[in-house]
Amino acid sequence: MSKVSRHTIRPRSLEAILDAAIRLLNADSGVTMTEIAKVSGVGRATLHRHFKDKNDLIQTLSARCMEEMNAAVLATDSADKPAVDRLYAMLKSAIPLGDRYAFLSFERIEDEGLQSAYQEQLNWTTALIEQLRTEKAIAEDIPTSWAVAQVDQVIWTAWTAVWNSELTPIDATNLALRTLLKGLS
Amino acid sequence: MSKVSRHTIRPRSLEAILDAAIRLLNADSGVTMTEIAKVSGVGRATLHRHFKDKNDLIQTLSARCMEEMNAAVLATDSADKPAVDRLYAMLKSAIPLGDRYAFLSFERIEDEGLQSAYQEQLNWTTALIEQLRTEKAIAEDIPTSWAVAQVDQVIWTAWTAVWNSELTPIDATNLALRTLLKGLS
DNA sequence: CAGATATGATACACTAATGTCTCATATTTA
DNA sequence: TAAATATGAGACATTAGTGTATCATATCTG
Repeated sequence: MSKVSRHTIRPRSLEAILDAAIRLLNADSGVTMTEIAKVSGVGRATLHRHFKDKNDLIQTLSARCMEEMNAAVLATDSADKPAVDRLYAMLKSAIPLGDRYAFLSFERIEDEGLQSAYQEQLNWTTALIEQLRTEKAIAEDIPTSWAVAQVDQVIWTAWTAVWNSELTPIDATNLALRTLLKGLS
Repeated sequence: MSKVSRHTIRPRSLEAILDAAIRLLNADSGVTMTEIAKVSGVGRATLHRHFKDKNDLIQTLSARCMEEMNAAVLATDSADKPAVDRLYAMLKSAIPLGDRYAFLSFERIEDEGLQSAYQEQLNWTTALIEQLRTEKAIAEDIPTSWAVAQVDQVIWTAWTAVWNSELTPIDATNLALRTLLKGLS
């Protein structure tokens, strides 16, 4: 959130805005500031007081979601566990958050800080893949970039299945783990 | 394309427009009609003469892409082949078309005709999954919807890898097949 | 070549959304 | 409670994009 105003935003306003924005953006990436203000129950002026423009709002939102995701994943992670356990724990944390970060897939990330936050997530996954590799859980001739992409995609697939009420979160998570491990073995 | 004008669009104009539109839409779903006209080298008036609005353009485009995809897949398909061969042939046809239909993932399909065209594709894939199942190529306890979703997603992943120059189209296709068959077995 | 017609350029009206400002009111904070 | 301050409502100017109409020019078609 850039400094557009000398005012300090009130926590409830901020939460209301980000909450509405995340829901609306997931439904339609072209949603307007006016619509976000209306749905969040906050004055349109307040929105413009604290966010330079929609891009600024999206950046704030993206940063929050990435932090949230990182926190959720790291909370259940420990480097000394077997890689398969770490992968499972990660899936269990990440899949339920799908509805909060789905919109990120559709947004172009320009901000430098966000770029590096995303890179960090990528590095984490890459390291996990390497650990899986040393533990012989994935085949030698599978490129790491392919494995990383599969992990990202399967999270999305699992979340979508949950969202469509085709699977429970638990079933989706188990299928995701199984599909990944077998698929990459 | 809806009838907005008594004029008949010239083939080169149409191709230029659809070509530009497909590229621009893949880069940014919020692209404007003005921008599409500029890039396609066609007068803005011509665009509005033949397409009621952006939605109309997108529908025309979507229909074309789906037909193109269907044609490409069906051209190499024959029902009497083993399911694994059919899957491989499909991947080989579909993955290179990624850059032409990527934008579809971001567009909301409202049109009835398009809905049913998409449903048809889904049905085709579902039937293929069922054939894979009877041939014991995929495990009994894998839900069909999960398998179908995996097929869709792996095409996307493969295309992305090609687009990022991480893999050749052939390598991506082989990895896609292998990841699918192992992952769902 | 000659008639028919699609096109590009331009002008115009219209709309939706943005961003700024002011001021009375509500909320926080000390 | 009283001062400080964030907010909502509304007015306003500005902009970007849309959609239509006109007309001279370019391009097809017979």
